[in-house]
Amino acid sequence: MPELPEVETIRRVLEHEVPGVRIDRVSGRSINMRRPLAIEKLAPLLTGASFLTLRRRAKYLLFDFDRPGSLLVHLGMSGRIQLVDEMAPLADHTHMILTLSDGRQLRFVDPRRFGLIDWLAPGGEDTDASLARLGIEPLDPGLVSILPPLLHERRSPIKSLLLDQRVVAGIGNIYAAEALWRAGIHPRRAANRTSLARLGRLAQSVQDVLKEAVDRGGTTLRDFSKPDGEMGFFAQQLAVYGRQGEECGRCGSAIRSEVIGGRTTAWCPECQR
DNA sequence: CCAGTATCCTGCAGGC
DNA sequence: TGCCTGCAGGATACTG
Repeated sequence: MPELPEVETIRRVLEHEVPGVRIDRVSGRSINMRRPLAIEKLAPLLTGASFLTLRRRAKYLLFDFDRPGSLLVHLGMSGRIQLVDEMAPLADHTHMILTLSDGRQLRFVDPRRFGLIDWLAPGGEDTDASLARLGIEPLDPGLVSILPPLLHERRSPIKSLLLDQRVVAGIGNIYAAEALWRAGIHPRRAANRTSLARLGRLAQSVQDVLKEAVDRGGTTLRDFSKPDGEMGFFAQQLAVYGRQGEECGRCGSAIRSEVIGGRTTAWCPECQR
């Protein structure tokens, strides 16, 4: 269940593990995901390729090789990547397996199939339908100056805009709630009825909470030796997400929760206005 | 263009 | 035990 920090953690682990490793075999079964997964199309593109670098854009991973083009991966709600010995037992809903030259396999598992595995031709970062319309990267150093004026001309609940990938690309339901708590802004507040100063504090909170989570993922990364090779999950310190009914850590009020823009949203009625 | 809802899919927790 | 409902960390097509 990956948000940006989890995806970034996976990127860092894989960037440490796979460069120079060659793909000997591609297996799996073509299946409907967010886009149709076409193993027979991917196999000739990937077989024999060696990993070079790993990039992240929003919650997308891009694998680069010693040949033109990139592998584009999105984990959706339930996607996982495993880097395991080729003899390791196969998880349910393993859709694609890359057998590597070092005896391991890179496996893509996604029960709900909201994720995406596709090939990007050279230059595809700019033309791919999903990537091309992504908004600003939330960890971009310019976020605090760029985001407030963008939000300020919109009427939607501020929470919905944080989740809109065309505005800012990579914030998910957890960190949207956490950033709003830190900034003291009610998730249902209309963005255009929020001062630019407060929107600036919100942008700063977005960066703070994401950076802290990435750092925590980096900490987990040190003892990355779990036998099943699962990646991207680490204990999280959350103030409001999933804590409805519990006491706010700042003021002691009961955390509330309602559906906003189709997503369950938790907030402190005292601290957030 | 904008805002809000419906939808893809499986797994799991909780109520009865 | 099983059956049912609702909900899940995402993204986007569609409607008004």
